[in-house]
Amino acid sequence: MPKIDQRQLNRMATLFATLSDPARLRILNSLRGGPRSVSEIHRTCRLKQANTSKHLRVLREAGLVSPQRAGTTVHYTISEPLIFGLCDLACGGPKPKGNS
Amino acid sequence: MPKIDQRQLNRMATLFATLSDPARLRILNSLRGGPRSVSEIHRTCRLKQANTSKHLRVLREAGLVSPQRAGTTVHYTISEPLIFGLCDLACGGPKPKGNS
DNA sequence: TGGAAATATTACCCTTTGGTAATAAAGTAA
DNA sequence: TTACTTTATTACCAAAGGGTAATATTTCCA
Repeated sequence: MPKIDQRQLNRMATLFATLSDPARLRILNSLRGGPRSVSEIHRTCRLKQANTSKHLRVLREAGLVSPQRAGTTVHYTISEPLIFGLCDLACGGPKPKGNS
Repeated sequence: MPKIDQRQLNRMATLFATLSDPARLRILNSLRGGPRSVSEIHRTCRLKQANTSKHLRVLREAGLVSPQRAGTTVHYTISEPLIFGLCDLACGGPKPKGNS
């Protein structure tokens, strides 16, 4: 049982909070195939443009994705491969309550 | 890139949301050493009793811990070992934004 | 310049969530 | 039963978070 300080716990909680929204998970999943522009994301993920931008900001500030401008468009890339491991693990997670 | 349906995404988001609170992470960490009673948890984690009970309920309904009565006391155990992997992975995660 | 396209931000509403005190419920023993 | 201990629930408040429309910003090109 490793000893964990409060700051580390807060960082972990923030990371999990960033991943706790279905829309953001969809965005991350769509980035698995490589960089995507904001409008590509907003179309394929069926999110409003403003909403997409807000979620991308959350992901960016958490250090999970990074933007790259090309003219007026911005391409986002996953900058923290760790996420794949987390999501793959979580895929095998528990079903919430009262399973057969 | 595995195909993921919406229900799976929601389950993942719920799991991450359950792990997105520092108090709950502290509780889970305190359970790494084995089952603990509610009052043990509430003392070692420095949480109010009612608050402890509420967090334990969230963890329980997410399927991460399970209770076991022994008289008036209730011992909680981690029922989803997967969590250890998730937390250990998250420990190596990114620092939120603007690090040295 | 002006205008168009892509992205970001703001203001607003509404829902959810965490913390707390007070109270209830469950179990045990006298 | 009554008293006591442990845990769960409730009601309340304040803060945070997501969705949206409107607006601002950035960039490029005619």
